[in-house]
Amino acid sequence: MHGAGPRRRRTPPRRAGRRARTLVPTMTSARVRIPDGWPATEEQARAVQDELRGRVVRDEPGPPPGRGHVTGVDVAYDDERDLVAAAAVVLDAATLDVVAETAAVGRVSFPYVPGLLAFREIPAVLAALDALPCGPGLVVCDGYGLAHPRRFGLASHLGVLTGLPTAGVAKNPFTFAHAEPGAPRGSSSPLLAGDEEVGRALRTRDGVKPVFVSVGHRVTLDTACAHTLWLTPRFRLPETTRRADALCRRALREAAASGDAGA
DNA sequence: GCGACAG
DNA sequence: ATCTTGTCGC
Repeated sequence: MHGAGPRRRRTPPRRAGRRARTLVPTMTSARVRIPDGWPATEEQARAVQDELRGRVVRDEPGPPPGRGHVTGVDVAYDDERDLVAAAAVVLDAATLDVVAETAAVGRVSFPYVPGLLAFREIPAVLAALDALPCGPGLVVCDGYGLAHPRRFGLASHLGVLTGLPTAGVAKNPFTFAHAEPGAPRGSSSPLLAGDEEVGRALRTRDGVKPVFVSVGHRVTLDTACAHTLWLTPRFRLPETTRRADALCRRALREAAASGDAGA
């Protein structure tokens, strides 16, 4: 479950007339472990994608936005020192307050290759998710799911490996085509691979560059977009992504500063 | 063959 | 992703 890192959990004193609430979210840390049989070559990696693609579930609507938990995951790198840090931040979907967060540090397991991002990010993300003290609910990834050359991006892959509902929210359109969505927040246009809709360009702030949403596992595109809008009351990127990004960067800095190779 | 290409 | 200072704006 959790690794050798520090573990802290605090609960504030219960006060009469006020609902008990965790004021200081749980913070755990973990070590990245590269799964047995993790592909070593691009050819092997593509074969894994082709094999796992059929296990994606796309006929479930997914959890409704605004209730339960929503979790953001993200990864940061220091290729010079062969360091990787992943973060998982669980939010209360109703308030967007942080409920729990974990960081995992380790060694880089795969180079960045367009179309094979999952093999670089997933070992670290799995370690972070495993260390969470609570259920993550929908997991929002920084990248794509269905919108992928072989229709099996990071979010799809993570969903299949964990069984959790997942969605991808990317900052760039990758190789896909899209029309410019209308200017108001909430406007969207299809993200197209030929004539196939693989995702949606979704405007989360008036007049600001859209984000690119695609389905991962056990959610529909409509549900994924509804969550994305719910998670962007103020900024272009979902709060889940923003929180996870900040945490994995901090974890990476601290690991580099302490010379912690994480393995 | 060449360029583009989530993070 | 990451390299990087100041700067404009809420």
